[in-house]
Amino acid sequence: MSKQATSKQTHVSELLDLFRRLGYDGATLAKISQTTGLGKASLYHHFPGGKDEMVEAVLVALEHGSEQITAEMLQVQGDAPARLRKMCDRLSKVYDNGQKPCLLAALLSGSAKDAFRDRVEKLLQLWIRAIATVLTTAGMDETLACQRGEDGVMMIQGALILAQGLQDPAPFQRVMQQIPETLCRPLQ
Amino acid sequence: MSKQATSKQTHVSELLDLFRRLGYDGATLAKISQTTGLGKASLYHHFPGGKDEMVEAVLVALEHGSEQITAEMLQVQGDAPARLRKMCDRLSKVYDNGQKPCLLAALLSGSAKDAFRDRVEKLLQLWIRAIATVLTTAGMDETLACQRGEDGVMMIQGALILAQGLQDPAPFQRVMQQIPETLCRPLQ
DNA sequence: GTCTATAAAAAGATAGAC
DNA sequence: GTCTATCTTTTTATAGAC
Repeated sequence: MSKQATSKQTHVSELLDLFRRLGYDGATLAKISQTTGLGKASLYHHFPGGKDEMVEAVLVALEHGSEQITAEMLQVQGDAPARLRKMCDRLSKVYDNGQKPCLLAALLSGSAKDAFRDRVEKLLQLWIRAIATVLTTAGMDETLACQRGEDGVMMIQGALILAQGLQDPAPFQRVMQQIPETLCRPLQ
Repeated sequence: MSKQATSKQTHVSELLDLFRRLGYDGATLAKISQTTGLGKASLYHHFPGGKDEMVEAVLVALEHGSEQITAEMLQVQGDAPARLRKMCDRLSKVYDNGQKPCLLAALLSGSAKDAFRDRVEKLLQLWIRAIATVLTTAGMDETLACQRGEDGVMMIQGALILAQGLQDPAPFQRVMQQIPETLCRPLQ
């Protein structure tokens, strides 16, 4: 991989961190410049479309990462709980054990809401379907599996809100522990 | 109640709606002026402290509303599921059946994060304790009841994120239906 | 590819008349 | 209590040198 590509990756990673913490409106060019170490003009060189293009780049990276994790989950040897544990392990890293918020939730607020709504929706559906697939593969009823897919995403998002709001990652960590068996429980 | 007080209430209600949808940074004075029908100067007459004081006023209203709903839940005749159903009924209205986001979640993002962190934390804990109290009163173990309090808040917050992200209130409505019995289930 | 300098627009805030 | 007008600061964006 070229040097430019890796430094671009670094910048996208820094942008992800800013946007997930501050949201679209809170992540000003001044803060972005400070975080990346690039001047404003340099930022526009890399992202001619401004902040919108920066968010796009972050979303592309997020889509790639999500597809990787969901694919990996479906390839894991073992039963459904084992697969979901794999997912939770990966996501715990993504969210730094509950210390970092979710970009998708951050993008649902603010003036950028409408611009990225479709991308956010697609990503949420990707995760719901992935969980549902794990469960139907294990023999669960299709309808219930879809609900459990929603439940899984819901619990993760809610746990992140709780961890941010309480300034305590413990509830997130507990929920991530319980998710595999909770989602696999036969009757609701 | 005086005329000024009711119009103030109306403005606070409009402010709540703006801040929960757009967050602190997205709710600009221009939009606030447009929504309330008040000029910027008039806004500063009512809220000399600017946006911060507006959010404060909204939080005060939210604290009052939360104490009312939680108190009402504890006074309801019936078992724990009945009490939690009462809570869910009230909250479904607050969130317009999943069509409106939560102010607390909105305030966790953006440049205002730190200014209101303590208020948000206190409100989340109020809800967690209220649910836990319902469950311990019904004989549930203290530790489990506290976890279930967290679970309840988590499910509601997650369901709201999901409803906003999927642009579909159905998951929220389903989750609100299931919360009473889910939280009361003896062994997790 | 990065910078300094600068411009243009938007946002926050205030003065003072009515 | 509300307005118009004005001001300051911040934010976004670009031009052009290196």
